[in-house]
Amino acid sequence: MLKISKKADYALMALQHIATVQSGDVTPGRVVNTKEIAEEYNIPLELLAKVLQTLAKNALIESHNGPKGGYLLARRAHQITIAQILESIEGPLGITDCSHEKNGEFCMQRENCHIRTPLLKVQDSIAQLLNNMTLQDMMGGTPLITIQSPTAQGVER
Amino acid sequence: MLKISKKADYALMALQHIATVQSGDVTPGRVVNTKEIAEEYNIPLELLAKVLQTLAKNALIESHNGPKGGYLLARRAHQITIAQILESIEGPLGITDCSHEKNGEFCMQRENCHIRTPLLKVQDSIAQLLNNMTLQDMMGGTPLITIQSPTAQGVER
DNA sequence: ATAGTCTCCGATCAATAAGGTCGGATTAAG
DNA sequence: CTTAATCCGACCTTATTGATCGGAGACTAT
Repeated sequence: MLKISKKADYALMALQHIATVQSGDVTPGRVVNTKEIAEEYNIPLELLAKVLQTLAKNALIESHNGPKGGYLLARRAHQITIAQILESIEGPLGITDCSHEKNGEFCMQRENCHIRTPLLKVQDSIAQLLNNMTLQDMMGGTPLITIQSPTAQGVER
Repeated sequence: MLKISKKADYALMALQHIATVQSGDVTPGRVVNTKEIAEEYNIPLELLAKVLQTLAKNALIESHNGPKGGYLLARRAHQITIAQILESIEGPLGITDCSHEKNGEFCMQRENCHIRTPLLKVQDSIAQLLNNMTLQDMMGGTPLITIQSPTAQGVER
């Protein structure tokens, strides 16, 4: 439950990759093309292309056409939040159907619904969480402050 | 994005209703049948029945057969967490596909995936959130500490 | 200037999950 | 024993997601 889509997953991977190449590499500022990312992470090329296009449309990355073209970050990594990335791909955050109802348009249960308010609080907490984490926090040598119990480590093979 | 399913939504409404009837009513301890809930909240009867059956199977509520039968809470409201309810209906919490991979079964991107660890942290934070909120917190006269800006109120018609 | 990449965009298809339905078996109160 | 309720499992329909295809346009290296 509460799963994020594959597209959003791909978006995170791609942005993380672009950010890493752009900042720490031997060739800083170099553009990254779709194919490179697709091959690196085994993502279907065409699908990834669509994802990157969407991200470009939402001004998270900039595209450069032609040979030796590709994408690069529109802002610095610490200025791009996870929430912005996810919302670019999946639309606005909403725990329930009634999260962003337009005026006068209510769900069938609205009359007697007692769970709306507490659920909106949950949603808001999640939104805060995603807004406080940036692309920078996902980059290579910067592991996050772990919340998980220390004993739960060492799962990597 | 990150939407919870309608079934889970229905489960929350139903449990909130049962909890309210059971504690604060003129007839405390009375059982509540499916039809009563379905009509109160305009939920398709058959679908709600399935949801309640699932909840019963997961020992969140107890079922009583026969005429004058119905459901009642298996534990007290403050001992039932939102996480338990949601997981009963939608299965274990998992932000990504690779959240609960069985041994040796990895996703295509696993090799070079740099976003898994930070995403698991996000997931853990959400899990904490949902585990710290109980059914009691959703009940009638107990509005939650509001996080939303006070000016965003008065949306009710 | 031109050729060759590369991005861009729309339409389309398949697979999966969600939402919702149906019929009959089982149980217990009256 | 009859009735009304839960219970159980199979089924269908629709929406969403994941993935694919074909071509048009843009840009740069040569």
